[in-house]
Amino acid sequence: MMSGKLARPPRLSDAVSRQIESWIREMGLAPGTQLPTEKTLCERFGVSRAVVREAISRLRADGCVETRQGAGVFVAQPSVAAAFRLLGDEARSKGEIADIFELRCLVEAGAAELAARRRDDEDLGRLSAALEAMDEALLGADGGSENGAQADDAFHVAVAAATGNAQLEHFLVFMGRQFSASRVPTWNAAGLQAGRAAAAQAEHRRIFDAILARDAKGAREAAIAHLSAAAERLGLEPRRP
Amino acid sequence: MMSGKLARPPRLSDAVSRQIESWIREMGLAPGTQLPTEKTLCERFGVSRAVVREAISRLRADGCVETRQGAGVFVAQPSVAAAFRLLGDEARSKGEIADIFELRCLVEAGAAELAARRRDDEDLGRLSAALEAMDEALLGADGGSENGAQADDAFHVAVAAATGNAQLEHFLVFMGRQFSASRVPTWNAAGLQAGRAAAAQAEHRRIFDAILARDAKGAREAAIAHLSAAAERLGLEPRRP
DNA sequence: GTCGTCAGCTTGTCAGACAAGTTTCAAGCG
DNA sequence: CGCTTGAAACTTGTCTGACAAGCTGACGAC
Repeated sequence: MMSGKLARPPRLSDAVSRQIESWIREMGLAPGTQLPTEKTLCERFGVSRAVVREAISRLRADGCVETRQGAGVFVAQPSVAAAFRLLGDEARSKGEIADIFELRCLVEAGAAELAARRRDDEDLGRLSAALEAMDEALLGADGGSENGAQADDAFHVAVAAATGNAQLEHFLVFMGRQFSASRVPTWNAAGLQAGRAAAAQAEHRRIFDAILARDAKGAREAAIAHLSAAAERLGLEPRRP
Repeated sequence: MMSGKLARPPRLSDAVSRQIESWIREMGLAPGTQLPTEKTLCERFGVSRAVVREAISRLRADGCVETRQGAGVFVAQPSVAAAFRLLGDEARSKGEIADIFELRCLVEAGAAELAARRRDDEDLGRLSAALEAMDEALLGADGGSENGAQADDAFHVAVAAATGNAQLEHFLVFMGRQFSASRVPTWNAAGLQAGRAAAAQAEHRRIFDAILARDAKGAREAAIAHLSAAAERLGLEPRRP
């Protein structure tokens, strides 16, 4: 069968795309940031434009960047469509988004369960830090919209990290980002006043308590409850899992 | 802000890559099949080689095809690395594969649970058909390696389909394909003789019975048991979820 | 029959050019 | 002054032609 990998010739475009991707990742470039022009990249890497274009093409396929003719290359803001582009090709309907949310819910419930089993003190520190940040946003009344949403994000990431499974963490961070915009109406002024933020925080604390107590089943149920409520806040039909 | 999508100029390379992808998908081209040469594709689509190359570059990024300099473009056989390339960049270690497997296990357990809740008669038909096919492969003694592995795949797909969640199904089909090679040693002659196939089949039947009885919890547990056993057959450390 | 060689084909890369779209900025107008 | 308008510069999208690097298969020497 001879399936051993026998040193194929390296492709320049692969090296270039990896380099650019690590730029974006390591420098933490925000979505919308413009990257250097193709011409600049050609000079910087010492390759032809064809190679740079092929590298960018790959990044575009990955959903890392998007190009606008006449404007330039920009860091893409992850979208649900981009996330699942490789699993289908067309635009997303509302029902499909609900399906994607259910998938995410399923993974997050499992993650909470694993986190309860495997968390260590460092994980607890990150979790409680995120909780405190959300508490501050709750008390801070009006201005804390962004902080609250960010802390919300950080909490979910901390849960994923506590599983000790880097791939699971990657996947959840990735999926979570798709829904980051959906967290804003919970943490803006209107959400704070309407009690949506407080409700979300109560759900978070239930998850935290269960993870703290190493209560795997409780963590799962709390996560499901939280995400079901979140789905309702999003206006998605709550398909009970 | 004007975030409405305002009819961006279509890209030729996108159209070409979609067309080629649908060829592969609809015609069911087997991994290793050679695609037409770039020159041929240029003539067939009436575009320049740059466009065709960009389209192929995208397909390569998706893991649909692979190119070999001097030889041609070939339909790729899915690999674990390709599956998660979008979540990281380097080659996969054994530990990372274990993490990916755990993630898959988690989703599959949830899928079994949902399938038990939502399955209809048509779903049951597909499930039992796959089960019967595996039974045949078990009895057929030696020659049925491929058939058994295929039926195994079909069973998992049928479980995913029974959830009624197309996205979940897509995701599981996608993940399942990555591990398709891992099913062969269970269903080849050695696996049949060693009883690995029979063991897997027993695990499958447990899942089926639970789904038939609409026993969500039982289905979850059966799925976890099956995938834990599968992980062990793969030689991965069994991190009990 | 076996082995080496070589011509032909395919992909990888390069270079230059034009088309199409965007951004910028200054001139012109109310 | 504020606003529109239009040209110019810039950027990506596409085309063309060419050569390098690597593979394949056939042909001839042995």
